[in-house]
Amino acid sequence: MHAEQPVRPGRAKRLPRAVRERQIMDAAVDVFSRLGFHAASMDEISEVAGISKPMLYAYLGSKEELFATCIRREATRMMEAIANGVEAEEPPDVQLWSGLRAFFGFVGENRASWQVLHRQASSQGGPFAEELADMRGRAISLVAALLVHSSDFTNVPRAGDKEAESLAAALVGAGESLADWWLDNPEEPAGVVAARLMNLVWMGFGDLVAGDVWHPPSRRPAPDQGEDA
Amino acid sequence: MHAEQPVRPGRAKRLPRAVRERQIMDAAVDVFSRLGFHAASMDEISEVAGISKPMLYAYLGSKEELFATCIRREATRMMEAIANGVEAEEPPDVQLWSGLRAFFGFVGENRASWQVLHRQASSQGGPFAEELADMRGRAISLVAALLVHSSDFTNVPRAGDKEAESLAAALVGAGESLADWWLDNPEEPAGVVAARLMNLVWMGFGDLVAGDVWHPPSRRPAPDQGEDA
DNA sequence: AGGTAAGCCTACTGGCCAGTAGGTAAGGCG
DNA sequence: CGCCTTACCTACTGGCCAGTAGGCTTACCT
Repeated sequence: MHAEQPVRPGRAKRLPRAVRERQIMDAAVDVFSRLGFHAASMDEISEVAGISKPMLYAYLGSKEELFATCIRREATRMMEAIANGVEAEEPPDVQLWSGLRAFFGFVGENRASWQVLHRQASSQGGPFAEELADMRGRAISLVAALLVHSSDFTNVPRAGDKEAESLAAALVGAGESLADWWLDNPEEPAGVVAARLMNLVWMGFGDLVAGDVWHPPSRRPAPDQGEDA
Repeated sequence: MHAEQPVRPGRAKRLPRAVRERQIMDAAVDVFSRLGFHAASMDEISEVAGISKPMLYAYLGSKEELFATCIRREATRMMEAIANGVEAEEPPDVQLWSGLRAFFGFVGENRASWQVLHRQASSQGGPFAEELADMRGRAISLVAALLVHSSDFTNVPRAGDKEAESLAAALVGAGESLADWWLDNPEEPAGVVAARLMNLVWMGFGDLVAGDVWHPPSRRPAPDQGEDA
């Protein structure tokens, strides 16, 4: 992102609507993530976006609509990033591992998005929470399905839906919390953090303190960016 | 015609300061938990508390001070509940188990407190987040210490501080998330939910899908309420 | 009883901010 | 070249709400 015209001439350069909308959304995500929904003002968003307030209203509607749109956009981006990262044909543990890597990779490269999604959206009572809870619910369902599927691999009586769902909720929460912790301790690469969570949820403390760790089946390194654990 | 007891006589009965302060705090926790910090208005809190707004300011100071005080009070209550529940002389797994039971027990009986602590406090940028993050940090440190201590039980090289801390963050997050899930699916008793998380973090999915579960060493039932898993 | 202080109130101010009215430039196209 | 559509602006309004000024009332104490 390189510099704009350094001065604010009072009038912004004329741009097609789609481009402006993108700029505005980027500014909105930035401001919302820093200040939270209520403390963020439309004036500040418009200033960061480099345009005037009426443009905001003309393009994105009310403050609530704007926020909801931000959530939807960032949530979609994240879900897509994870979906792209998951290796769906692999056994359950590898699926989980690849999903975790994708998740932490996304968070690491999109901190503002993560702030908006995790901190802000969940705490506002409006339609946002719904929007967000919905996506979070889909993530949980996905993990729950993975868990149920895992137990099908074995001869164990298959876990109840409630049981799987609650475990999935715990896992998703662990991921969220660990992502937050990571933002405060960013010195470690995404892969290390992801591996740690993988070990926790797959092996459990009981095995970990006994020295047993999980590791991915050794194969050729992943095709895209190679973070090592 | 002598006066009945109308609901709001316009003037509240005279009460000693300490009692009023308690009432106000209870009302504040209630309103903050339902509406969040910003959407809650001092007018509504004073109405719920059954007194007028200037009393709020006279006793508890500004809105921010009031909120911070709420957080501190509820956080302290929760930490005490957990500290009382933990069986400190037992082996690590039993300590964790008793802590989890105490935690879910508290959440189940203090939903408003939990809402204020978990949802509201963390999302406001002010001194609250600090207050709350501080307590959360202490909880994480506690768990981290427990983990480090666990590995001392074995001959495994002891886990690094960072490693233990991040795992503790994940565990705390899992607990928080599961507590939220539980609020939406309240039909199960606290003990069952706690046991599920215990199994997840101690055994791991790997063992669980293979049919191995953790269970508490069978001893006399716990002295207080006996929830069975 | 009378003093006094603690508890309580009604009714206002002032600032902040979402949202709008009404007008100006700039690219496109006949 | 003039017209129109689209992008863009300055400058206001109106409501909500934190916080306050100033006054009333009841319990307790001597």
